[in-house]
Amino acid sequence: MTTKTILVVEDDRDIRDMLVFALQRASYEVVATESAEQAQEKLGMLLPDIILLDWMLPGMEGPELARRIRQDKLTQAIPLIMLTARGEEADKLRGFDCGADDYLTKPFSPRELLARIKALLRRNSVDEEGVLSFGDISLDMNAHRLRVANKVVDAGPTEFKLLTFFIQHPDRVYSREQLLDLVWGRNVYVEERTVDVHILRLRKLLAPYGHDKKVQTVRGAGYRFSQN
Amino acid sequence: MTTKTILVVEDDRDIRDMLVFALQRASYEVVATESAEQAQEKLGMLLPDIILLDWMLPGMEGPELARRIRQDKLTQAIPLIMLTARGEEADKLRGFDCGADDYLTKPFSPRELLARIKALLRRNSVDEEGVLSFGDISLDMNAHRLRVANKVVDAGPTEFKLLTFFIQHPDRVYSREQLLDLVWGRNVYVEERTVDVHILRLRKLLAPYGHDKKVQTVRGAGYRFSQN
DNA sequence: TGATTTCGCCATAAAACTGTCATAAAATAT
DNA sequence: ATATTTTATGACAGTTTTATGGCGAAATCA
Repeated sequence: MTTKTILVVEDDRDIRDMLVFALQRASYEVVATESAEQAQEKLGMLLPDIILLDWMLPGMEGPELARRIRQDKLTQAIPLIMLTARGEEADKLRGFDCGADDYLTKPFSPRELLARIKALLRRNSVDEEGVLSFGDISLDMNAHRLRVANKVVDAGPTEFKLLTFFIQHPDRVYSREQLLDLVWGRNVYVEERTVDVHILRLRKLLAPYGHDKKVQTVRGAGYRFSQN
Repeated sequence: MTTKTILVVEDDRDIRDMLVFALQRASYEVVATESAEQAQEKLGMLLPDIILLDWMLPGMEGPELARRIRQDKLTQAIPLIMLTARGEEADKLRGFDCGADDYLTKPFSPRELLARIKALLRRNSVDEEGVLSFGDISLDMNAHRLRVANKVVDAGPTEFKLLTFFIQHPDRVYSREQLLDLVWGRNVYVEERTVDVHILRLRKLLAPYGHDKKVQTVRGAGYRFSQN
């Protein structure tokens, strides 16, 4: 495997240096920038595997840059971790809102940062041919078709999206609220319990192949998709 | 299978070299040219299996050359990938407009390029005699006649074009909007629902042979043509 | 020009999905 | 062991999305 590149966007010099140091020691290739503009410039030249983005930046703010990154076809799929000083739920939601994949509240330990990065890097994504797979489950995003063990499985739109999301974000619990935001889309008023129903439907689709056990319930927290 | 030949038309030497290198390593036969004129010359001598064409060229621009390639009976059917510097939707549309089959935005990885090429080569295309076939369905582009299981089937112009498109682009969902753009032609104002009607008509044509099931509805997304 | 086709669109029927509930189960707490 | 909280499920009724038959208009053919 080639070494992964991480783009850091952080205006505070101390924090930036700390990040660069920690990441390089973990043998990542690091590209550090101190403003959104500088970051965009770099993005025109290379496509990092992960982007670490400070919430508050001089000039263009982090969320705004995040949005732009998500709009550009090329950078759309790059995992993005937002760094923020405050740990308010509201901000956290807005963070996910503008496309962040994860969220770290300062101060954080390098240890935690590296863990999150690792998690995002092992995240599954669609390959060049538009296929997303997880074991013998494969989602053809172009044909918009789900196959399990090479057999076509009919999935409704919601189950398709839900499974797509889960496969792209395995090994992590998502609350019903988060799932509604991330899969259904924000500003959609749907009862939280509805998630349960779609989870059930998804499990039913996967059950014939024994994969229903991959959709796991985490009591009191939400659901998680994971091997096992 | 004989080795495939790829015609590259790119004026930037670095990129051209990169392309040639990547393609040759993937064991394609490569013919590199650096201008539209040179490319036309080559096309007079050989018929490549794929053409990679830079959007911006000195002298005649890429789109113009593409148009000419499409006008020439001999080269009409050759899959063409347009290479462009920036990924603006507007350009993309114009690209398809002038006959490009696919579209790659620089910078792109050789990996991605190869994936696209593979996809295009896999695609069904019209043979030397102007016949496009898929199983026992065959479309004679010259006589403009559809045959299924060796029987002539009367298809209206639109159904003929629609089926042609589908056979050339199988296993992929196209929205009604895309179908209107790609089959009816851009700048044609037609109600989206009209697509449904022609899909129905096409299915009726194929039904006697059981092929109507190949024209599949993907709820919420559009239609797909596929074996199965 | 008259006869035929083919088209695009509309109204209606038919499907496919969805979101909620009510109730049963399961997991935790007391 | 029993009460309480949380999740799983089956049923259902509302919505949204598609399928279809029919029709006048436009295009094409004779």
